[in-house]
Amino acid sequence: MSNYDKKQLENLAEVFKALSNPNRLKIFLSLTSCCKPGTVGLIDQDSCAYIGELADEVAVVKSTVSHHIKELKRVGLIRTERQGQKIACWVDAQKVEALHKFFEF
Amino acid sequence: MSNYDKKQLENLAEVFKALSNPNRLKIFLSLTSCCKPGTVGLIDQDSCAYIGELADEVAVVKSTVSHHIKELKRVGLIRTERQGQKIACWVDAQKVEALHKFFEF
DNA sequence: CTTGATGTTCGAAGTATGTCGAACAACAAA
DNA sequence: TTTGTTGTTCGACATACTTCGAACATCAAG
Repeated sequence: MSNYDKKQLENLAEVFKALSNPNRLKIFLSLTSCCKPGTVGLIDQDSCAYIGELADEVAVVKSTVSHHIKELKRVGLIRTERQGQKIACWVDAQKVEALHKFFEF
Repeated sequence: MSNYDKKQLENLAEVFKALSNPNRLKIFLSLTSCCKPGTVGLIDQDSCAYIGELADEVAVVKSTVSHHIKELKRVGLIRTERQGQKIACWVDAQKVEALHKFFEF
């Protein structure tokens, strides 16, 4: 759980920052709850959500959700793909697994 | 990894915020690297560090380290105890374990 | 091509954060 | 009690963040 170079450390800090905003954390949790193990990466109705859905769930305007999604994506916590008019979002299981390992004491 | 009430969610967000600053993360990692499993809670030379040591290691002034330590303590990531002139700091293994579980996917 | 639905970008406003140095407090040793 | 070490508190400043609404972009369906 230690021995990180400066770049790794800053990247890690950015991931935690992405999760440090309550609304962004809520978005992340919404996505984890709908992304079942085994379905990650395979986009279907059970493994992703859309911006509009998330905006309703988190109760902020869509422009704010869009901004948060962009940030979660930037740090690698989620992935997105356009599906017609909508943008599908799902969590990156590998990133979550990396965080899981990080907190192995 | 889902189903959290508002309070739990905000608490969690605060923990991530505490780890979202590179210097605070560095402090946290310094403490994890010197806190061996099994020694946590038992204060001895191998399981804690002091503010001054951390200030040298992280390369910020002691007042800033003091501030960061206060924040890490507030969210429950570390614990402290005065030992004479110095303040011993060590990570809270239970909190780390909780985070480990959080990222179980 | 027009319309409606969905998402993005931009600018603005208020708020929070990170850091420093100076002054203060707690403690040990002499 | 005085001195030196260690840590805390305070005030200040610059920077970053969060959020919104308006305007714009993308796409599907007529």
